[in-house]
Amino acid sequence: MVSISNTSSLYVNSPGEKTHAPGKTKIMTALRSLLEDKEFVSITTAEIARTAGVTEALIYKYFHDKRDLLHQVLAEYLGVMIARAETDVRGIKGALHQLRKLIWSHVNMYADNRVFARILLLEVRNYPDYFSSDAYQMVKHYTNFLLALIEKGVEEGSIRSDIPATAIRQVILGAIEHACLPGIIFNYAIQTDELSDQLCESIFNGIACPD
Amino acid sequence: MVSISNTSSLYVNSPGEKTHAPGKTKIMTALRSLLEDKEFVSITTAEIARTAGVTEALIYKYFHDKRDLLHQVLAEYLGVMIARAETDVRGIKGALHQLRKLIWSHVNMYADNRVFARILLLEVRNYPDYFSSDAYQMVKHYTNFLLALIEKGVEEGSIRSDIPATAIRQVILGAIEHACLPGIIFNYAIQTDELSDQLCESIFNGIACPD
Amino acid sequence: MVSISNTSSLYVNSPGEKTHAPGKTKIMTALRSLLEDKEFVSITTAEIARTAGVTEALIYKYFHDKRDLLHQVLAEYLGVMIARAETDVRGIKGALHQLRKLIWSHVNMYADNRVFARILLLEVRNYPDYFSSDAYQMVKHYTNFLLALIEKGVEEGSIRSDIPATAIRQVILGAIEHACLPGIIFNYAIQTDELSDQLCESIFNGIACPD
Amino acid sequence: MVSISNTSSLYVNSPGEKTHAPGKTKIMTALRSLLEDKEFVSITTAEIARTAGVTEALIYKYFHDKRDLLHQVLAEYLGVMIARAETDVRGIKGALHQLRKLIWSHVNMYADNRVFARILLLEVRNYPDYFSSDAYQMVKHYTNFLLALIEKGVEEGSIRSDIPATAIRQVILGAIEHACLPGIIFNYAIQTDELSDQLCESIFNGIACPD
DNA sequence: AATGAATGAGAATTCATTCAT
DNA sequence: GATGAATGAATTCTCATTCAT
Repeated sequence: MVSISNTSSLYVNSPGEKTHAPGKTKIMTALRSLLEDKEFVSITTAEIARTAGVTEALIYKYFHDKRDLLHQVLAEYLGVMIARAETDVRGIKGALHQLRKLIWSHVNMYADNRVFARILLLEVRNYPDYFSSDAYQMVKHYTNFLLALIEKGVEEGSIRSDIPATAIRQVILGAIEHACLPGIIFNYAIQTDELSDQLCESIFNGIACPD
Repeated sequence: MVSISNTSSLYVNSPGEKTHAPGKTKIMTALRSLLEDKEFVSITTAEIARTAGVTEALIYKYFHDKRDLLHQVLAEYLGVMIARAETDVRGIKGALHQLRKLIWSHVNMYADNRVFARILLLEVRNYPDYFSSDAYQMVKHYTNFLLALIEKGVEEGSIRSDIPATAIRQVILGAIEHACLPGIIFNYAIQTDELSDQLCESIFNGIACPD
Repeated sequence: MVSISNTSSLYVNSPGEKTHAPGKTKIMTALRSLLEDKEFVSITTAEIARTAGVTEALIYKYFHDKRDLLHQVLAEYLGVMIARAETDVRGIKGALHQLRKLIWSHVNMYADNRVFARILLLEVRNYPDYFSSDAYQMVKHYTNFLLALIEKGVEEGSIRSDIPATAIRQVILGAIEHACLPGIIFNYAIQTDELSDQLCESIFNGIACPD
Repeated sequence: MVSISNTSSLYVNSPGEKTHAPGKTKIMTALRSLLEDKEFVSITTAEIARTAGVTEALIYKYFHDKRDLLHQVLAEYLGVMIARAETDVRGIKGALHQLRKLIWSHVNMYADNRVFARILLLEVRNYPDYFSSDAYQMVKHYTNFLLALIEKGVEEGSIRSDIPATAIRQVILGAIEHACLPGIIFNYAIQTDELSDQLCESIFNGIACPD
């Protein structure tokens, strides 16, 4: 269980990524750290700068505005998430088993990275410029990856073909969200193994072909 | 299914009672209406006043501050909720059946009044002065009512006596919250009947005495 | 030592005055009472009304504005002061002895009525509309009375004629003020007898004719 | 007689020291200048900013709030006062002669710097956060310096040892205040030499040992 | 004689953002 | 690569005052 804390840099988790300028890193780390305790709107740029040990102006060297900073922090998490997801399903036979692993991996990501989950599920959605951000592109990349898995399952004959693959994807993502959200909001611990098992049971019940 | 929309006045102000101080009503209605679309923190007093068609200063004639306004809006909803709850369980025999009805009534209240649910579950909790508000007193009144029902069930022998009644109450309220929250946050429709059935099934499983 | 407290009505001291409407009296009494503890600028009309047990609007029935209220409260005190002064010097022989009594009376008025002293010495002077108020007319009446006394002394030959009577008046008033002010500001007790003796000694030294 | 007018910069900012942050200086100068004519409470931040030729927001970059600005202005004056006091007593033989000089220096400071005197004697005392300000620390530093002088006098045998040194200090400071206050409030000129002579005469009468 | 309802102007303070260096 | 100085627009809240009833 490798978490992305605000103290560890993310490079550990995303070795392929280019190293940021130290100032930029400090700023992103500062925001991550602040997001542990309060919501984005009530974090000020002054606070971020102070926490990072840089000046406010530097934020605007590296980020277009405060929300862009949030999006880049999110993107970093998403990079990790995608890399893990793609690794996690390798060496597993059968689309349904891969799907199970992916769901586990997704839940686990939320369980280990509250800040990430909160950004993705709560902070970012209401504001339209999110949908033109890089982060949003990465989310699309991820969901495409999930979609491809589902389609492979359909081809294989392990997933029902009478429901559109995109609808199945919707169910899966909705279910994960639904299950993790209260824990994220009220700071419960999320029991990855247990929760993802339950999820798979109820999801697979509806989408899998009986063998 | 009688909802408390922002256009209909709340029962509290309904005919029979002297509906004086139109300004106060307009302000509360305005806030309810704005809460449909955005969260409390990002609603400004200027916006509330504009929507209500009054001046900002008037807000402070009737409410101690912006959060007091929120609390009074919440209190109005709670008044309705409590009145309904107390009516709804009447004429029902057996604590467990009453409890089932109360759960239904609670879920139904959330289903019909998103704004209410959002205030109660998301807006109000983090701010300490909520806990000294009238609204909080009403919540306590409501949860006491629920507790009494549980205790009656214990006396009757229909609810287990080996779990403290207060713990049972906690489970019930937690379960309702857990089940309704995603719908409230993401604006899904909440299917009252279906959802409350599921809730009762899993809750009663744990708390009811086998007959 | 008869003080004008905020509880006793002033009529006791100024029997000839017409009785105010009860609301008006309540308002003036309220302001007097509030002035015991805080300065005029930081007393709000809402506070005055609340203390008086009337509505804010009523203030504007009886007073042109907040400062007018202050001026009328001051005028009431001045009425008492003038009445006393005129009484106090009666039955005393010799202008210099009358003057001594008047100084005593003046100091005594400050000693017993902090609120009065504060209004007169600290609150009203900076604001120009004071100088067109009735209160200011009363002050002029009082200082004319003092001037007349001095002139009588000059005529009598007990007060020097080589200094203009108005200059002498200036010295007397300045000295009283000078002596009482610290007590008024820092809430020392003012020892009327002792203080007025000292004042007379130093003043008379300069203005009296040697006999 | 070097006065600290609002046009001359204070020593603190004088050549030699790096006079950076012109905005901060402009704001402090602006407040000093406004305090010549009106009291602190009736000076608005907007007015200060306008006078300084900066925006209101800048005030809050350099000062915690409006009162902190006042305290920093006061502290600047106190810096000068302390420096002068410590210089002024040097080269003087005998604690009593030093004390006489210190009293003169103190009165002179008030005489030359009305604004300073007004802040110290009238504006800051009522507000509790003054007592946790740097300015208050400097006042304590100054009064400790005075106390040390008195104690030296006691040791020397030139000041009575049967009155506690702190009580003597109280008398001295009270007397200075008492003597200067009317002039400060009503804008009389303070005659430093004459006034400090009088003060010393009456004070020394009570505290000095007959030789 | 008194009130309830409402207001306009302005108060201090906050915050994301810009720009010359 | 980073900063110090400065800002404009907004935010919550206050207060003396008015007016129809």
